[in-house]
Amino acid sequence: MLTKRQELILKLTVEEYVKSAEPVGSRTLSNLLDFSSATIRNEMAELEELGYLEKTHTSSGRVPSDLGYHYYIEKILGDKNSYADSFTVIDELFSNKDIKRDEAIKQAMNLLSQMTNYTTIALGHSAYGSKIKKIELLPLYQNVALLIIVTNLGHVESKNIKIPLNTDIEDMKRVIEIFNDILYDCPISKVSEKLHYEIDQQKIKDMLVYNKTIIDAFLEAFTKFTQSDYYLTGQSNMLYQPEFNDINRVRELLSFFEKNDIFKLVEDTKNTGISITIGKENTINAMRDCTVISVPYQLSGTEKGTIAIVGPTRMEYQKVIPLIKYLAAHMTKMYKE
Amino acid sequence: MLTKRQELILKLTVEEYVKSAEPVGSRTLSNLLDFSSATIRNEMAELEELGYLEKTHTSSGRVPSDLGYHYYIEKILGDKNSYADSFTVIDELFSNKDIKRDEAIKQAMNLLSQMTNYTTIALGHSAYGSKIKKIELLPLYQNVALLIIVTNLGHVESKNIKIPLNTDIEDMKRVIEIFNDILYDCPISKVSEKLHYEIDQQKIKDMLVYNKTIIDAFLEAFTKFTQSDYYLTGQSNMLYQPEFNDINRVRELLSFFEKNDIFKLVEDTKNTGISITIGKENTINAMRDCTVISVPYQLSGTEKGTIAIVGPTRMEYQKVIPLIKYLAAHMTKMYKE
DNA sequence: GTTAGCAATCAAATTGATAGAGTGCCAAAA
DNA sequence: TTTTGGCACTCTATCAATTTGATTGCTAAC
Repeated sequence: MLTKRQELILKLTVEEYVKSAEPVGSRTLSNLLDFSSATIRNEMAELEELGYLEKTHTSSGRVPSDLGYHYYIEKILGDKNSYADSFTVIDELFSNKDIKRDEAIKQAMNLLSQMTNYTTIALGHSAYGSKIKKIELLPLYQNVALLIIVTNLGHVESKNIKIPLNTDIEDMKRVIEIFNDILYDCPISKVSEKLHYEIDQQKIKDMLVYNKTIIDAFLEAFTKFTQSDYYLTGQSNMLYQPEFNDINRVRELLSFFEKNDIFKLVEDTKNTGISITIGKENTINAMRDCTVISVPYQLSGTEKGTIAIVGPTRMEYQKVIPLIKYLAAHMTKMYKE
Repeated sequence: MLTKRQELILKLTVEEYVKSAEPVGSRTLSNLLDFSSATIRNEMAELEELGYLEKTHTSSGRVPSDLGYHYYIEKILGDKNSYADSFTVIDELFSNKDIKRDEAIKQAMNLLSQMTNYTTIALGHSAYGSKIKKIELLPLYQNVALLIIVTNLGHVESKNIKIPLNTDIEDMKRVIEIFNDILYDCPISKVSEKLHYEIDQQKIKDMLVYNKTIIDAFLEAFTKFTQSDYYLTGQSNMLYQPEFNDINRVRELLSFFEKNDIFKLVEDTKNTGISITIGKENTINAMRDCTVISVPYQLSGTEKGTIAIVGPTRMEYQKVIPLIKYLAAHMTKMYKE
């Protein structure tokens, strides 16, 4: 257990380091506190032994360790984390109901990225929780038709289908009719199951015999709905942090962002609450000096999405945590309405 | 006019520099040619006076100037530029007709980026040249409906519409019917014009009186079709070029990519053939050490798109130029079929 | 026209000296 | 028992001086 004074010193060390990006020495803190630098040195030595602080070399000031940041966030900030001023910019954004949900999420992420100067990620099965509203087949040219699927939340997916020669377009339309009958109001997550069940019934089985193409196209268009989707913004913000003065760090990090491995950052946190992964706790090596904060939000009755923010470990936690929580809460609220 | 030997020296200077990224000295070239370094020094001095070569400082080797690159590309590579081996990977990509045009373009750009290790851009009004195929209105919940517009090439755009209280949904559907009548087969580029003309006619005017919302939503969904769209890939490739060892260059360049100013790079070249902008010819400062090669392709009967590749001025022109031309040609061909 | 040779130039790497920020620890003060 | 002043020590960062090496331009000889 840390003494009050140790907590205070840890707190100030974190906050000074966040501000200056330079290791914090005993002298600096003694200017902020009514103790001599020697006293503070003793305390810092203790904090180092306990694993909350680190030195970059034998005669440098101290820097918070990953553990130190955790202590700072959980024990020192503690309840303040959930205290959220109303962020009027965010309120305004969500009060405009005219925009589609996907669009609103993108805008929210842009905002978050601007307000914090870090990189933000939104991920979620964008249409996973919605239900089939309508399926339609529209002939385009001689042997190509467009399959359109609409969900109750206004998602639209489409896919070009090549029509085999000698196919009667009316036959295909009949298949679509049947699909509509069967799948209307069916949750995206259940489509595959339902379809396989119905295929065993006679009515649809007959159709399938001479109309396999459409089933395939249908299932393929479907994968798009279930595909996890993500939105990443503010990548270049990170470049301006002094920890990325090293070109190789930048290369590593940006190459990581460009690969589609973003999911690895957050996927295991989907069902818990806010999750804060600091420094080397990230399994991705390029992220060893970064903190990832992710918060789930309700995307539909059954499914959650996640928003996350990526910054240097030396992050303004005090500002970021309430902000991202507030945002996630509003996104959940949006679903409920 | 350059002598044969001068051309040869310029050619080798460019090619060595492209390979090594280091200024090329007379000694290096004398190993490749049967002349002493002194002779080559004399020739290089001459080439420098003519503006084709530059020194980075008084006792450095030489580096091609922007003009030097142009001479290399236009006079020395010359016809070789248009000679294109068949690139089987590209052929394969385009032989799969099952994928949508937009998707094919994205894949082609990814491929180009991988093959060259530079950054690629595709831009074009993605639906500009197509025609209206169908307009549909689908009620989603109490006071929200989804407007769907489909074009003959399979583009789909949708927009949520908030329905004013006391609006009869049947009325709205009737408006959509009229829209379908009027706009069927109308090119996207003509929609606005046609709509304004028809609004003067009595039939539609009556409708509009009590149904302004839908017109607005309609026009807004339309802007999406006409909005220029772009696809950028391989940004991080550039980082591995030695000219971007300087972190500030990287910041400048990536911030530029993240802004939506990509159009500025290529917009004035839309109607000419291949365009190669080298170094300081680029009006964007962040691009002063980059070359942008852009090639138009036929997107529809009336409209052209552009694909472009961005790399360091020290670019493998010999490889890139035939490749991008081949690709643009195939994309045009795809439209014709 | 070509080349060998040489002085001059400049960047880049190496070295050495110095200042400065910080620590650890001990003995004295509170 | 806790706090503090003081001092030796450690390590980095910086700057100037020096060296090294690549390359040029020029000139005289081939």
